[in-house]
Order: sequence, then structure tokens, then C-alpha cells
Amino acid sequence: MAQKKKNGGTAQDKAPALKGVRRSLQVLEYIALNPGRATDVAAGLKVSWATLHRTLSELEQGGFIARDGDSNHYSIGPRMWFIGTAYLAGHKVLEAARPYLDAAAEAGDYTVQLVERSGRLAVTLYSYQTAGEVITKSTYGYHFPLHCGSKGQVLLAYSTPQEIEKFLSGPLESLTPETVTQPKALRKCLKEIKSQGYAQTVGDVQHFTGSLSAPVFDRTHQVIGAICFITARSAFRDAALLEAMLETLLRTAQSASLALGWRPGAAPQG
Amino acid sequence: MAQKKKNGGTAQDKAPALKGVRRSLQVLEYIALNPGRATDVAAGLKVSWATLHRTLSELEQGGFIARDGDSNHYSIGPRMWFIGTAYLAGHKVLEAARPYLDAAAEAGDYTVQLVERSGRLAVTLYSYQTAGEVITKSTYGYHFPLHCGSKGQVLLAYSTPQEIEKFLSGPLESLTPETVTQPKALRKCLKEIKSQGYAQTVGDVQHFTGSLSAPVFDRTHQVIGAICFITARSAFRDAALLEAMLETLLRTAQSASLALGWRPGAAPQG
DNA sequence: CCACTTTATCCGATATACGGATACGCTGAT
DNA sequence: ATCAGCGTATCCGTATATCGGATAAAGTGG
Repeated sequence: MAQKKKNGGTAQDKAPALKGVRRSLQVLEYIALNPGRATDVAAGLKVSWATLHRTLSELEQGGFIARDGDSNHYSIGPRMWFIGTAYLAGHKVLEAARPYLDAAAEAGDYTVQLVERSGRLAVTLYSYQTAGEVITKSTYGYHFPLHCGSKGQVLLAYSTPQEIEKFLSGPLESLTPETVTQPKALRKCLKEIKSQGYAQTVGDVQHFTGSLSAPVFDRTHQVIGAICFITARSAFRDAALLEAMLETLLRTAQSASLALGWRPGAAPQG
Repeated sequence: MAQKKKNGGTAQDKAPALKGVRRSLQVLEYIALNPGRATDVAAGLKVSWATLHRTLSELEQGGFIARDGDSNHYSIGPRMWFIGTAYLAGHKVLEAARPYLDAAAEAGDYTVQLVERSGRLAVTLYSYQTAGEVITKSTYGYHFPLHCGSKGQVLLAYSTPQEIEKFLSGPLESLTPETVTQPKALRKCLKEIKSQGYAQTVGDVQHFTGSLSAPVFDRTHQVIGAICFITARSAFRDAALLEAMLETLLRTAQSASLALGWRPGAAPQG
């Protein structure tokens, strides 16, 4: 099945043009995922040391990556943040969903997020965090694989069967002992999510938290994102509270979908 | 002192190595600032069309920029956001300031931001927005030149005289009729800011809002960021309210500085 | 329908980036 | 103190990937 040839995964290995550009961006992404020493990057990406060194130097002097003088550890630089944020300016889904997200956040004691799929990851676009809550690492910069947490699972559940299988055939890491990593179990889980219209997971991303997520549709009935409520684990034992959360979530997601041109009913080409 | 040899704006034009890489990142930044048609990018960056086309194609198929199928307008793609957010994960200043920012946001009806300088711009790292407020375009993706708004002015005020002059010698745009753009007036303004320890501007970024900002220091007494409170214009007519805001602001900024190793007193090498 | 702008592709010359080899600097162990 | 081992920096000839002018196609507007 899984051949060892050169299955990049992100379909990025087509025509060998603009090699340098491609490599430099690969390097950036690699560093974004695992910041560290130059050698490790070279090993991880399998590029010759000399080449990598040149690339890193160039990126560094441009401010796209930053190097810690002492340890020679590289990490993403400020300029990348600046460029990256431009993605949000004018992001349709975010703009449409924003008011509802804020309203939902005001209504209850949970963190509200808008997430989107990017490759094998669920990427957080917006996070409204209720201060004083115990949830820690859930803002930007912490993106999880699709099979971890309700947000990813929702995004995955509404993908095509082919995409689901493709994802499941990749590596499925474990973030906590409670993370579900068996393809079989995940398939079942996804089916259930799709039939009930939302996802719920507890402790599979962080021990002390759980989350509830619902899909956001556009006018073509495609899922273009998900809204996710995160809160402390204890809340998931309180049925009434959970019920209220779920209701708010579904209402919020529907409002966002409506704002994006979605209308209730079957898919257009049905 | 300041020799005129190779004074680039952003000091990015030194050795002509890895041309492609540099160009592609320039393109990315250009698109981040002004998304638009390919031709415009080519004109703006003065690269031959063929070259630019190749670059754009490469970037697009990697998901680093996105093209609107109808209008052929290019904009920053999701993958850049993903990479960019990695900048925040492990950002020292942000981590240190975060609790205080949240606390401040809870305390009053204003948006709380943490900003940092990047080139000629004040870049927002974190924004805690009180829902229901009228402030609109103040989240991520909207970064302003240093002379606009109190946040930028604070960052600028604590720069070295050389840097200030360098900045002032560049183009000084106007965001609203109230934006101060005369170098002379700005110089005076900056001096005042530095002596009083905070900045206040009203209506120079958006008509209906005003802001209050204070610097954040690290252990070497250098300014590494600023904290900014933004609120509706009307609040700036209420002296008592303003007083309270200022107090919270200064306390917050000081807490953040302390958390970063700053200690009261003169600069170390004084 | 035609003039014009914007986008896409070709192709040969040449400059440019590749990567093996080598040299430097640091850390920790013998 | 010496040496081994790792990580980092730089050199340089070669081959290759990139540049950009020109050309073709597609889209836009009068």
C-alpha cells in the first residue's frame, strides 16, 4: 500500500522548476512545524548541507526566520507573521462568521474558534478566548492533525470518501493517550459525525479539555470551515450545560453558513 | 557615519545570491500589502513578466498565494497563514504579556493589543477584542505605519534618533485627515511621548476611534513591543474614564515588562 | 469586429545555484 | 591539555536550472 517512493503528501512534487523557491518554502514550513538546529532541518528535508545553509542565511537576513544566537536554533521570523496575517484580511468566511463567533463567546464560558483545513491539519483562523479559563495552548500557532479534536474531525467527516481514505492512510499521531488513531474507529466516528451534524471529543488533544464542533457551509453546500467550542473537561459531565453549548454551537454555525450564502435544503446538484 | 553605499530600505539588497528565493518572498510581501493582478505586481516590483509569472505559478500551486479565478487577483494563501502563526508559538513577549493583556481586557470596555515593530509598520501580535464594540478593522491583517496611531508612535518614540530620522525620511501616508504627517510635528510628538511614557492619539487611524499605548521593556531596557488600548472616540472626552484607562495601561505594560526581566531604574549601561 | 491589455508558453545563452570537499569553532570526554 | 565529534561556515568547478525577449493565446472594451 504505502509505497516508500516520494509520496510527499501535499502534492508538491511535480515539475522541478524554481527549485530554490520551493525548497525555501519547504524549509519555512518545516521550521514552522519543528523549529530547531540547522542540521536537523537538513536531515528532515534531505537537502545537502551547503544548500540548506545558503537557504537559511538568505531567509534569516530577510527576517523570515530568526536564529537564536546562542543555541543556533531557528524559528519563524516576524516577517512571516506579517505576511501570514494578510491572509485574514478579507477572508470571506472569517468576516461572515465573526459577529456570530463573538456573540457565542459572550454567551458562555468557553473558547470559540473558527478553523479551516490546510493539508493534513486543522488551522485556527480566529480564536476568542474567555480570559481566566484554564485552557492554555489553544491560540494560534498550535494546529492539530485532522483526526485530533472535534474541529479536525468535523472537517474530515465532510470530506469526500477518497480524501478521508487518503488522510487515514497517512501517519496518525497521538497527542494524548485518548487520541483515536485506528482508521477503523475513526471511520465509524466520522460517519456518526456526519449523520448527527457535529462532533464532540474529550481529552484527545489535551488532557483537561474537550470540544464541540460544527461545520460551516457555503452556498454550494461544501464545508469551508468549522466552528469549535473548547472548554474544561468537567463541563462534559454536565448534561444540561452540554446541551446548551451544543445548541449555541449549531445556531452559530448555521448563522455563519447563512451569511455565506448557504440555504437549508439538499445540495444544489441533488 | 551613515554611508550611502548600499542603504536599502529594509537592508535586503546585499549579495546577489539565491535570487529566486528573495524574489519570491518579495512577491509574497508585495501581495500581502497590495493584493491584485499579476501585471501590477510585475510593475510594482519591476521584474520581467515571464519571471514573475513563473514565480506566481510556483507560489500558487504550493498554496502560498491564492488566485481568484474570475478576476485573476492574487492574495495570500492559507499556507502562509499557517507558517506565519508559528511565529506566535513560543513568542516570549507574547507569552509573558498574555495574562496581563487578558486581565486588562476584562477590566474595561476597550480592545487590548500587543504590537511589535516590523520594518516601517506596527504589527499586531495579539488582539483581545471586546465583543459588541464598534471598533471594526483592528484585528490581524491590518497593520499601520509607525506614525499612525499611538501604538506605532510609542514604538517609534523609543527608537534611536537615527532610526527615527530614517523613518521620517520615508513616505508618510495619511490614513485619515487627522493623521499627523509633518516630520516636524511628529518629532515634537515623539519627544513628548518619551518623556511622559505613553502615547495617545485620536482619529488618526480610523475616524471613530482613539487609542492609548505604552511601551514594553526587556531586561536591557530596550523597547520590544507596545501595549495598546483602543476604544471609541467618545471615551476620549471623558477625563475620568481616560484616567482609569491610562492607569490600567501603565500597570499592564509594567507587569509585562517585569515578567520579561525588566527592572525599574536606569538603563544598565547608564 | 478590431485594437488593446493581460496572461501563458517557448527556447537558447548564460549566469546561477548545487553539493562535494574542506576549514573553522565549539563542547565534552579521556 | 589533547583529542574526538559534532555542528557550522565557506570555497569552487561544473552542470543545470533560471532568465527574459519574443511569440502566442486568451480576455476586455470600444
